[in-house]
Amino acid sequence: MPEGHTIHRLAADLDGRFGGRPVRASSPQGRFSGGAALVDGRTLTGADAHGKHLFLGFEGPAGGDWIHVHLGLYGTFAHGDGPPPAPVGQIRLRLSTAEAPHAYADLRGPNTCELLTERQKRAVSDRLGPDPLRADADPERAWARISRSRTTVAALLMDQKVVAGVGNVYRAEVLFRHHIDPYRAGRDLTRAEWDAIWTDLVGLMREGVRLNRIDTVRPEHTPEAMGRPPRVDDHGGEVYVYRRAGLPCHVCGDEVRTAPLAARNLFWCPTCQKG
DNA sequence: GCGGAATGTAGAT
DNA sequence: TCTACCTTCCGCT
Repeated sequence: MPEGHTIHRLAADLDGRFGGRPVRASSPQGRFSGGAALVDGRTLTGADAHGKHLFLGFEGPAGGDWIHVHLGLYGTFAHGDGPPPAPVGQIRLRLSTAEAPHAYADLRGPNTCELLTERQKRAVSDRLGPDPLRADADPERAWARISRSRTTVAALLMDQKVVAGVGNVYRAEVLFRHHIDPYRAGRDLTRAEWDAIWTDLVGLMREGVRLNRIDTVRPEHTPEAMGRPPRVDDHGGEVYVYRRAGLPCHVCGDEVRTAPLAARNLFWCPTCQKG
């Protein structure tokens, strides 16, 4: 379930399990055998996340080497304590501890799993916009792009060069929370609107890391507060519009709409998100 | 068993 | 704007 919050959470979890320890690496499925062999037995120095990109650092000269992982649409990185179970399915990369206490992590279905140098890692980061989950993020860079763009704000929010880490759920939900029509051009956003969106993304995504799921519904609109039955979507959190096409809006009761935008299904409430 | 969908992106056209 | 790709799961036959 990979938007930026998943990756940052993963970086923290993997750092906790493997950071500072020698690690065994293999590719049971075989498609990353070469890369796994190169880091096998080396110490994992730390995990870093930028947007939806995960970097696992391994001890070595000149900044060491990095495994660069992008989960794509359906990649997963499952981890747990104890010795690794017998491999099931397509495991691109398996990490496990070399000694007790034992832990393991299995990567399946990633868009990207490759070995990079320090310089190459920086090149990946340099292509990304500010990440609301990073302390070094500069929202001014995003505003510079958005405020000059005729592209819709819904497409801009999905563009990782503009903002890194926002995906289809956060885009739909943050626009709903700010009553913004997703089809408005970036340059028609006001500075105040952008500042509010950014601040909200920082809060929502931090909460996403903490809870490991996306919750966006304000206290006054929760099922209890609104007297409606509790509902939790497959993605695990409570949301206003994401994947709720045809259902009544939690706030106004109008029907939530969907349409393809920027290669993904957009969801919005036509009444709450006008002009 | 098959088809489609899924929190994504790169590369071709 | 499109297509390909990575993998799993769910609903339909």
